[in-house]
Amino acid sequence: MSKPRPTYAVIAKEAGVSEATVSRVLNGDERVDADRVKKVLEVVERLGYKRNRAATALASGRTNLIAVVIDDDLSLFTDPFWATVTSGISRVLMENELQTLLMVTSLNSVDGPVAHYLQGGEVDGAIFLQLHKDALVRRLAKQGLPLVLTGSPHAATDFVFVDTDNFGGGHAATKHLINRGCKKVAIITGDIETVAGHQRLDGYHQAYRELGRVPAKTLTAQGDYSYESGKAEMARLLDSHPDIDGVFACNDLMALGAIAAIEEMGLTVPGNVAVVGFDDSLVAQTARPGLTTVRQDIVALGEAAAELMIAQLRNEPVEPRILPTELVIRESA
Amino acid sequence: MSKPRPTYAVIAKEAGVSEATVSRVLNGDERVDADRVKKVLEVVERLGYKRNRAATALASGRTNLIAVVIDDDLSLFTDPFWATVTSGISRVLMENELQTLLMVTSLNSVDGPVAHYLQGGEVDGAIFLQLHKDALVRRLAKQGLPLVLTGSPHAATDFVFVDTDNFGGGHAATKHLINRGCKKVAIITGDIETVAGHQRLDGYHQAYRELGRVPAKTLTAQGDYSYESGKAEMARLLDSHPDIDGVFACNDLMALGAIAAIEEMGLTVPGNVAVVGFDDSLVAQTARPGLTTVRQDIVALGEAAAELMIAQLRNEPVEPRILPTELVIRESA
DNA sequence: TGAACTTGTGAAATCGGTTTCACGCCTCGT
DNA sequence: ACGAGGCGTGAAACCGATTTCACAAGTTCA
Repeated sequence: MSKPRPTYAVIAKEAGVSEATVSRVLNGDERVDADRVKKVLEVVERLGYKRNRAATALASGRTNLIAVVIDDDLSLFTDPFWATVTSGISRVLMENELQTLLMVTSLNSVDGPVAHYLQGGEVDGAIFLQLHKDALVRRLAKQGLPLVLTGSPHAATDFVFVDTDNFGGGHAATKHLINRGCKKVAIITGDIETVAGHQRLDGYHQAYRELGRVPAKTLTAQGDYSYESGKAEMARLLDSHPDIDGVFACNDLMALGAIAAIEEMGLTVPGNVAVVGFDDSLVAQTARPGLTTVRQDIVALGEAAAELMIAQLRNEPVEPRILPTELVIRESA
Repeated sequence: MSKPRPTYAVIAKEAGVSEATVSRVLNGDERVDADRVKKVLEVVERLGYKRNRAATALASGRTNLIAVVIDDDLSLFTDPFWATVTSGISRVLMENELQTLLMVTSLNSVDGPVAHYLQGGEVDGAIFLQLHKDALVRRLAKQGLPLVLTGSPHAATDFVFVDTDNFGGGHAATKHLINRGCKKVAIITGDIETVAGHQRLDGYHQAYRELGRVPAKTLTAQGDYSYESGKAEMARLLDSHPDIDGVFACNDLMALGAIAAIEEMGLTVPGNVAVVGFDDSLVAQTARPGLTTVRQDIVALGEAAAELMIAQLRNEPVEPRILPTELVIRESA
């Protein structure tokens, strides 16, 4: 039923030129006679010709495929955050004639199938939605595979990455609490092993420092980004410091947990304790009271990642990109 | 730095056989001498050989790529639901040596770039995360491209699809409300243009019917799956029927909106009005009061979709798959 | 025992592009 | 006016697999 797709042979014959010329035209080679270019394009248009990806990849060595890799160990992809990032990536890549190869997988080994796959030249580049497994990333970088990481790398490296301004966000959140009159502001951190987690904590410290104060160590509780941990840590904080009047939870989920704990103790938000979250995720928008939180532009994060990838493919100079955050003020603080 | 990957030529020479034989071994052709098989495999192992995907695709016509297509018009991919489905798909495909090509795009035209792409034989199959654009799907099906749809198709067609048991879920939700003593159960539907939306409504009707009753038409409010619509519709319902004591909202977001409306009127949940949602999404789990809701196994949905795709590629017979739901009882009903 | 099949194998064609190379033609400098 | 250099072009090699086809060797059956 479906007629076979035309090939260069057909185009060439139809346009009265050689296949080499067709290739040149389609690849934007400058030095082809204008008339021939026109003729070829006309035929291409008329026949609805589309390049065969496999053949192109085989001959040129470029696949037009960009891998988007996410570590499945923590079932991270289920987190709307990464899905949103991915949608941003995908859109930009597609606009640039690149395809998004999604790899949701456990990266537990430098020699796993994914590692092999990426090393095998099956993709033109890879965007990592996380920075686990430094070893793998480093190895791929050494092999010259264009890489973009989302999230700041641990050490100072020359990896290309995009990230939200976690420090600035943490700072803004804390500053806001202080400005609205909070005297004793606690923080519930996420995983401070991650750079993002640590940067938010640093922002919190910085805000205090600007006041010429240093927050008590005991005002820092460590959660794990889950609702439950937010609730538990908040309860513990209030136990030891009943006079806490503000808390910065390093993500929205923990903020909601904190609010639950506060209210269960018979206190009100923001009356007794003001709460600020981070992310401005869906839950923040639907929670009651409305959650004041630090918004990061997640789609933009993905778009930036894709743009950095494209720049690398074009051999343009690239620099890491830090995206600004925005404080969204609702009822909780 | 990186040594070039070995090719058949190398393997063949090293193993003392022809390239054809190498191909046969690697493709599991039965009729090759056992010793030669062993020898080839040994060399392959030793050299860490990996097939070149582009070359394979070009020669065989199979790309090992499965497109996962999602309509971006409604920025659906941002909805954690689809991301979760996708992760299920990706994992299963990967286990079967297939790659996931993610296409987040607007499907507004049967002749758009995506359409061309899919028609061009660049992928071995496509999984649609939605059922917009029947025309495109139908066209692709006619061309013989293996297809799997998530969500039931509008009309009775012979498309292969996977879906949650929306009818059963709606029925269970309503039944639960009735069983706990609710006399007047309302429903806030989502988009009833979609099959899923309609099926949930049908389940609601069925539960009533089993009681020998028919719900008043005015007990059916139509929302659009948003928090706001849930809130607005609930307010309207209570306005006209102050004696409503139960409501089935067709997704969690609307359920939360409904709860907000109920509480704003000075009523309590579930004291005055019991509320059941649908999805068991993250917001349901973190909401207060805990939301009773119909859980669908979203990852399983994706896995089923991938399995159906794989079955088709193997020319095995396939039938649509309807996944069961489970009522998760929390505080709201 | 000989004709008629199997079976395992390698040489070579093929998939659909890209890229090198050599050639003819034209322009330019002297 | 003549050689050098540049430019546009097509023939052909090439990318790395798969697959067809022909052939030799081994089986089966009459």
